[in-house]
Amino acid sequence: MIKAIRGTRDLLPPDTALWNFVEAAVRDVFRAYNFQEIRTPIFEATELFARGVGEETDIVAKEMYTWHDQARLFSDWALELLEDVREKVGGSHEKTLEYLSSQQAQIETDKGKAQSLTLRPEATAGIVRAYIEHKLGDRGLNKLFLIGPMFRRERPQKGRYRQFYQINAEVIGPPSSGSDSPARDGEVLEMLATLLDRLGITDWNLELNSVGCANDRAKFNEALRNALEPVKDKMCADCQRRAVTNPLRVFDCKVPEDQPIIATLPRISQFLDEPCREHFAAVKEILTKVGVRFSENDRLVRGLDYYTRTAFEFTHGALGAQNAILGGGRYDGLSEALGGPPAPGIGFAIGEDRLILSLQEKTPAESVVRKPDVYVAPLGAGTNGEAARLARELRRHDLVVELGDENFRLKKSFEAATRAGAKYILIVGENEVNAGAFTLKNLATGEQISVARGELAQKIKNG
RNA sequence: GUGGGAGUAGCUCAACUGGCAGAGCAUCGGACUGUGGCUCCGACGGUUGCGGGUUCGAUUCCCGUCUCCCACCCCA
Repeated sequence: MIKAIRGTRDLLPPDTALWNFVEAAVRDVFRAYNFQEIRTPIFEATELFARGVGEETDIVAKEMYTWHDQARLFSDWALELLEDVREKVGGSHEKTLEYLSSQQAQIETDKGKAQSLTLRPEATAGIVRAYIEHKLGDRGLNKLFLIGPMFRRERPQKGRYRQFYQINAEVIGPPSSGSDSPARDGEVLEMLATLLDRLGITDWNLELNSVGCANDRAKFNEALRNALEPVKDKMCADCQRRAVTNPLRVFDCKVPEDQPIIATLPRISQFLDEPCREHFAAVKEILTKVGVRFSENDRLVRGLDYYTRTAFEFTHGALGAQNAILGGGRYDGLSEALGGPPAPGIGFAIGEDRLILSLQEKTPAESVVRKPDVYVAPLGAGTNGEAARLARELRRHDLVVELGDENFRLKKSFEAATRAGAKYILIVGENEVNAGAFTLKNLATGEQISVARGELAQKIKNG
């Protein structure tokens, strides 16, 4: 049997109804804040992510699905080559080696022409690429959202898949459009709080930090390395490794014995320059004013290199180790890193799979499925046509209609209607067709009446 | 990538120390030819994840492999 490959999965009814429910709510809320949809390709040039997300991040270093666009060409080459060698190996070896060298050189040349492509591991790089490519800065401030699959080659576990879905939103524009204003940070965070509340997810926690600008971070990293040097030998193996490779990550450590040491380390908050400090203070002031609760966490660090200043995470208890339901922040230098104009921005990514997980306790998928209003049951040879005509009329009145088959015995039609969760069953038998009035039965109350064709839709709608 | 747990019917799970692979639910048919949910009877459903080994005999023991779950790592 051919199965879905590791880390991917099928989303089936009725669960898909919950996904649609979430996405409808998202679109509704985003519209109120004047966000508009953007759809970018699912694969991009590898270089985009290398430069945008950062060569040294885990995502780029070991989690991307990357291939050469002409991989098939190469395998064809290899097969031909083997065949040729098989033929020629009968002659002198020197000639064979010579032949191999010339073919290898040809492959190297072709490989240079093949483009390295990558399935997108996140959305922001592609959106900023589109912003630069289409000069969206000329429109002023852009408020964009994107819903779609992302791909990372990690070991799957609860709430983590190799193909997973993100709901992204970005506010980006030239500095003159106010894209770097703390007002935008405040608006985005308030929108998220509104969205989660709207979905009925109340027990979320917003953790907020400022990671400063590039200069701040360089100074901070330096100070951190110096502070870790004398104490790192007393820390856990992971921290000893982090102290060298990525000192910021030491703050992620959960080992209890290390906490007293971590508590003494310098914090990014002490290294923010004046503009960054003011920006952060302004964001917090707005949140307080609009009544969005948050907790400051100067240990919050993000895994992508492009983040500057505001960084945040919404967590939820019911998700196990993957407790981050969404994360985001400001990325003021990203456009320039990709060769574009200055275009400060702030955005976030919601892990839709995890959002659904945390929703499922309170909102089962069945509760958002729209059940049929009526099951139309043809009865006896030659009634399928009349039943189809009635179903067509009722569907035009925006009713959800399930249609049976004339070969079903009436008992079977009733069972099918009950299983489908229909509210009514409409019997279309010889008696009804002759009379021009149809038997309509409420499956919950058992009430059964005869209704003329013209009044059916109204009767069903009014319950 | 590392460590631990688990894979038996569509679903939830049994099967003693190695001895004919089962039940409930679901599905289909009948009791009941135009009235569902309840009941009763019957049927369908399996290469026990896959591949090898030990054995007279393997769901059971051993090895390999795949997938899922949990944790690490990291992140959404």
